[in-house]
Amino acid sequence: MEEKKRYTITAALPYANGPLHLGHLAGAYLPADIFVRYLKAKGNDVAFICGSDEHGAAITLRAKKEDCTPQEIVDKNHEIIKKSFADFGIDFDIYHRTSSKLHHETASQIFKDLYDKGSFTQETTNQFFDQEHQQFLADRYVTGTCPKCNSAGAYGDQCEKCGSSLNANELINPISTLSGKTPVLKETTHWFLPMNKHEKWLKTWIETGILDGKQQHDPTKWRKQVIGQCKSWIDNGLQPRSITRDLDWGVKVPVEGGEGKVLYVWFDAPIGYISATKQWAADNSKNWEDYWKDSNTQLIHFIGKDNIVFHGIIFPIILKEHGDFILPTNVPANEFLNLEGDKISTSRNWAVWLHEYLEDFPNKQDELRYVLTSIAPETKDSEFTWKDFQARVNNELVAILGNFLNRSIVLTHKYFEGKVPEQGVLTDYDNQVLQAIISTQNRVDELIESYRFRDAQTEAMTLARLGNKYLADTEPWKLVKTDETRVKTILNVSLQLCLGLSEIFKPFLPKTSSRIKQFLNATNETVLTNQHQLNAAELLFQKIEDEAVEAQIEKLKNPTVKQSNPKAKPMKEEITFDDFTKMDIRVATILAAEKHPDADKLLKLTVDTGIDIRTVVSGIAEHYKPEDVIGKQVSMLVNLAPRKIRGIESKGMILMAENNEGSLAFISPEKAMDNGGEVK
RNA sequence: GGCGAGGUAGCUCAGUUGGUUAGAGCGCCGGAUUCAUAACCCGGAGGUCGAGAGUUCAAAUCUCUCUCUCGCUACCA
Repeated sequence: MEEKKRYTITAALPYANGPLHLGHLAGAYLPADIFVRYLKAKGNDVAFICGSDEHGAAITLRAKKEDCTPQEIVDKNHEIIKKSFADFGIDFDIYHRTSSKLHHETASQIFKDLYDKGSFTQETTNQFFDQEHQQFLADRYVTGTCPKCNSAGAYGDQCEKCGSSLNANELINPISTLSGKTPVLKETTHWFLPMNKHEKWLKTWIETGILDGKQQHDPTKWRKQVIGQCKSWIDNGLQPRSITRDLDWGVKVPVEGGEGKVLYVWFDAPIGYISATKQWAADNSKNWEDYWKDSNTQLIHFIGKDNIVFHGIIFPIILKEHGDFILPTNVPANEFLNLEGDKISTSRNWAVWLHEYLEDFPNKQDELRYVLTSIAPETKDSEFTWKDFQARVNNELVAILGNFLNRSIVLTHKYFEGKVPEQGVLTDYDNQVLQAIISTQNRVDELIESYRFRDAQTEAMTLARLGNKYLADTEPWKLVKTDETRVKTILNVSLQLCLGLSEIFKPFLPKTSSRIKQFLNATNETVLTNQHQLNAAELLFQKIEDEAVEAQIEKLKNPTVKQSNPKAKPMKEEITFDDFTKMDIRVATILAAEKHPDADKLLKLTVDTGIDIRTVVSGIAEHYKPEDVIGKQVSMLVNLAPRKIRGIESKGMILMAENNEGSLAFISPEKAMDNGGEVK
């Protein structure tokens, strides 16, 4: 890559309803940062773009729960997230936010442009509105009496008794399942993106990289899972997707009839990349359009695998349909990072939070960067354990890289007062070592350009290994007694290698790289000259002690609040006794059981509730065989509205306890009870 | 059930278009060494590449079947 190019690099916008954890860093931000640092070092013109994604229903719900405004929620989290990035050296050119005025204007304008072009379809319907919750209800949140067969418990979209499909507004005595009250009918209009119209060019573009007859990118450079998942969606047929919502938190819909509606988050969030670029360009006297509308610019989205279809299908449709905009050259999506044998979970607090890591391991951000890159989930899910973290820091950063630096510099101080000794006559071995600096740099460059950051970093560490081997083979501490000239050459070569290492590790370990330069008293030199005075070296890395990792494991398993099961979900919102008494839970006996003919997870049960004998469909087939449950006494919610499940009407619900791993157990009375006995 | 991605040494993972005795790091065993944070360096053991069948002179690599794991999806009220 001799030619300088322009790049727009984005990293997935973090959702501002909580802080960042290890998985975020390993999945998107660290690889993006390494890539950007590499590109910038090569002199390319790069805009590294990110920001907080601050809209969506989840944030309004959290605000309700914490009794504050959505703005307060996102303000708080935006700052925490922004600080974590800064602390870990994720060096965005701008970290913007979607609640900004500029973003609202940008997203609004793009929506309007598309609207004016007729890119959307529009549908106005009467929908039920829950006045207590002040929100529109999806059809399945409304129940009532079927107008055709008069049976109770029909759903907004279908009566499962008589099988006729309905509109929610045909129901007699409609009830909101949210509040239990009667909703009112209100007219609402929504806009849809007819993705189905774009299937053809998308398929060609994904499979061949050809767009409008031109080779736009090389699909062999895309990761398998990205192409696989996009193709899977396209081949299954794309559906029109609603892109507006009846909500009051977000970007207002800027067209007639849009009052009280906002753009759906996944429409507005990726546009955040564009608005952030605009802000950055304005702040730095650049033209943002160079970064989004010039076909020579490479647009690259770093994301986690949960985001593949948005960046591989939906956002490209928006960009292409709008015109002008370029499409991504690549979407290097990572898989997921697991933690100590279990998937990372925010709600169960099974996570290592970045801001807490730095409290426990101050100034050790490069250590974490190193470990996360060496286990980066590039091709499959991978696993972070504290024991492995300790081993990699101690055996690689401390023992290989730190040790080599320290040996070279300490020996130079010891024998030559810290001045770079003359290179003298080079042996074949010396030349091989010097040559290895260049060849390693080249290999690392190639690997980074192929988005293989893990392998690239391994190559870099291999060069440090060579340094240790070189010293072990040449033994300057012995030779110093007999052949000082030779020792000079050896240490000169070692120090050149140190300088080379600081350069090669720069994208991966920016802080360490500059510390090495400081030890070497070097700034922009590519070679250390004779008699160049070095600074005193400190240890680059400290060992991680057993106690420190044990404390982390302990913290994970027994978090601040003493609870016997750290993986237990948090308590739900408080309810009243009246709420509880609405539920009619009874002892019942399973009389018969068979597998549901059309579903994997379902059993069709016949139960004696004491009141009647009825059919219940229950999702326990993966945990119990039919013959094992017959005769069991269980607890059952008997007054739950009936519902047809996979074609069989189910009346009531068997109560089950769930284990951490998701296995189920019945809630049975500890001695035989009469069927129909109340549970209270 | 449908779709996608995986199943390679004790552990974490590489193996690009099928081609000599299947690799790395850690761990383990042995050796060497002392400049260095008991660090480094050298050597060794360890794998019927998830199972079975097929294509081929040749398969971890291609095809089919089965099986297990992860993700999306339908159904889990």
